[in-house]
Amino acid sequence: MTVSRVLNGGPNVRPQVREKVMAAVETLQYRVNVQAQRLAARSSWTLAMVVEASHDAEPNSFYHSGLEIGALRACADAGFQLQMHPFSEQTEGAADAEILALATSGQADGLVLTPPFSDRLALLRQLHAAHFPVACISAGPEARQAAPSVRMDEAGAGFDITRHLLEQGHRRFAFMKGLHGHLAAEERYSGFLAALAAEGLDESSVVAARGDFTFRSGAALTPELIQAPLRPTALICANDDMAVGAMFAAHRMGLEIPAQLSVVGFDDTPVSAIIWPPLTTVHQPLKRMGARAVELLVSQVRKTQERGERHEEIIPHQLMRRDSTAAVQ
Amino acid sequence: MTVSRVLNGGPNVRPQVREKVMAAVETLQYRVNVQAQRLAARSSWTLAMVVEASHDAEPNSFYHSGLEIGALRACADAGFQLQMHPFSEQTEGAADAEILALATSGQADGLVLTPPFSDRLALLRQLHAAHFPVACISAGPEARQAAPSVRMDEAGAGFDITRHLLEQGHRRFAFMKGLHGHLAAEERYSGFLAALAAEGLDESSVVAARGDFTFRSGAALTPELIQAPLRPTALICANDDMAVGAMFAAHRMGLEIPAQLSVVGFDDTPVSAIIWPPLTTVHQPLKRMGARAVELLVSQVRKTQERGERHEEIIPHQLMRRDSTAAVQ
DNA sequence: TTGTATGCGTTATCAT
DNA sequence: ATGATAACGCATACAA
Repeated sequence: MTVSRVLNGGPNVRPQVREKVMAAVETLQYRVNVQAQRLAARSSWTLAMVVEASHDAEPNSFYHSGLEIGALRACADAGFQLQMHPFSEQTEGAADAEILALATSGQADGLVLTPPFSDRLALLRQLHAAHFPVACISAGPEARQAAPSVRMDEAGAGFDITRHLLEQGHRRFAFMKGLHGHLAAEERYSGFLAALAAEGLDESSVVAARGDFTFRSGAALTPELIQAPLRPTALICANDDMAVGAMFAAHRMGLEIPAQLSVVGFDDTPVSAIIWPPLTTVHQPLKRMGARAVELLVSQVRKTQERGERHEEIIPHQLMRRDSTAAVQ
Repeated sequence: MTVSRVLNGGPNVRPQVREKVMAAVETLQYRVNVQAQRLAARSSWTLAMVVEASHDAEPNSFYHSGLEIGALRACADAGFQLQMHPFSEQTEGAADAEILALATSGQADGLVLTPPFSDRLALLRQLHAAHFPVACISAGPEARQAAPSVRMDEAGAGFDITRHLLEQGHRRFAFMKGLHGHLAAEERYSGFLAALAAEGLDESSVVAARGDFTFRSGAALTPELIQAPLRPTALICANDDMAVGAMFAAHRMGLEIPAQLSVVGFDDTPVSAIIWPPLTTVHQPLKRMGARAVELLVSQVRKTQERGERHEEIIPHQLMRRDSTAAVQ
């Protein structure tokens, strides 16, 4: 018991005894057993981050590892461990049961949910009913009512980048959306429409298509968007990967960027600064989002009583003006 | 006890009783407590992957998440958990003590070491002395003697890509090395020299410089390499990021790639296929490397007696011929 | 200030 | 085939 007190910095230990204990610890190379600590404390000091392992092969390595790095740092600061849990979603909602099982298994004290799982209302309700701490990343409007969440202002980001294009004289737009069910990405489109509306424009100035966030889909959808009767002068893609695909396809079609077509994306992935021309985009602060989600979770875990209070946190985004956009000719 | 037998699929349980137990489990929503299992079993069923968190900011998200994804999959298959443990290395060897502490803490049953930690001989010795299971990723020649390891044939990769350039008529080379201490990357240079030697060439046909694996350093070093008295016609970079930086700098200098300069890299990162022109490089099978490392570890953990047997596994690499290389004019 | 008894939830071992 | 006992290693509650 005294050893426990010494090692945990407990009160009421004579300095003399403390020394002796520390000496013995050193001599015997004694190390506390984490498993026993956890059993006794009824706490695992572990958080789990739930991510989507996309059907085909690659998870979104940049997106997920940005969140993970931020989360890892925050966990280290708080004395927690982090486990990544990829779930692939074959049939709608099939992963929900597995995620719930993860929560009830006692392996983790809290869950960071990332898209698209951060929008599973049924799952959020079950976790809430189980009194299990949750923090959502980039959740949509409804899920934000149901659980603490961290996100950037997606609609604001859509608004800002559209303003940038409007200021350069663009009036006819193509918009490449992402997958259904990623509500955060959908809000980028709402912000886009809001900026248009503020300028007296509506969806009749827009030709839209839906991709799946991949380079491949960006390249595939670009010809039909660009050649639409509307003749858009600016193409807005719901993420950078699709924007890079779009630029690739545009090059292949012999289009000059930005002279003949302005292209923008969202996220500020590493490629966006490296390709030619460098892509105008919105920086998404992934590391801070991951870190804040963990901090929210840690505070929930620590003071069990205050669980369930709705906390909605918005991390500032930043417009990255680069060279893939120019004034309309 | 009977419940335990039922839930673990133990023998000697009457079907009737099994049914009753399962029914009760369902009714009571009973879940086994993982912490108690771990304490009793003296095993955490958890592996840790040790990665470098680079001094400045970004860890190498593509490299590490490739390994992580592979490792996660293998862990899931084996019923293990994975924890990522980033260590930043301010002073040489300072992280070693922390890594050793991680091993002796009982948090994990085994360690996957990634560069540069997979080359820390002193650390490997200590872990071996502690009888702690380890698997190294891309370890150098010495470390491979000290612990089970997984890697691609770095020297072979360097050889192959150099052959590709030699076949296109190149005879004067620039080589951009990576950081000291990353021995695997250093072997790429050895393979390069071996291919040269096979053609009767030596280091007098080479101008070399040392970068730090980043896009930035690739761009910074390129002018001095290209303008060297040797007038190289081909530039070999120890990884793709530097190669992309080199192409960026070459473009800025008005050089046509591949007409005036062939550029190659290593790794086959996502950018390499996306930039213009697509980069010739060597595909590094990160996911399989991560997965195999975990499998090695799991087999060590399971049969404790056979620990320490030297196992050296080489995963096949693949030359990706793309458009950044051409026959010398 | 220090130490003792007890419980955390499981499983190995040994009885029945 | 089933159950009782003990032990895993720590920390809480309480006694001294």
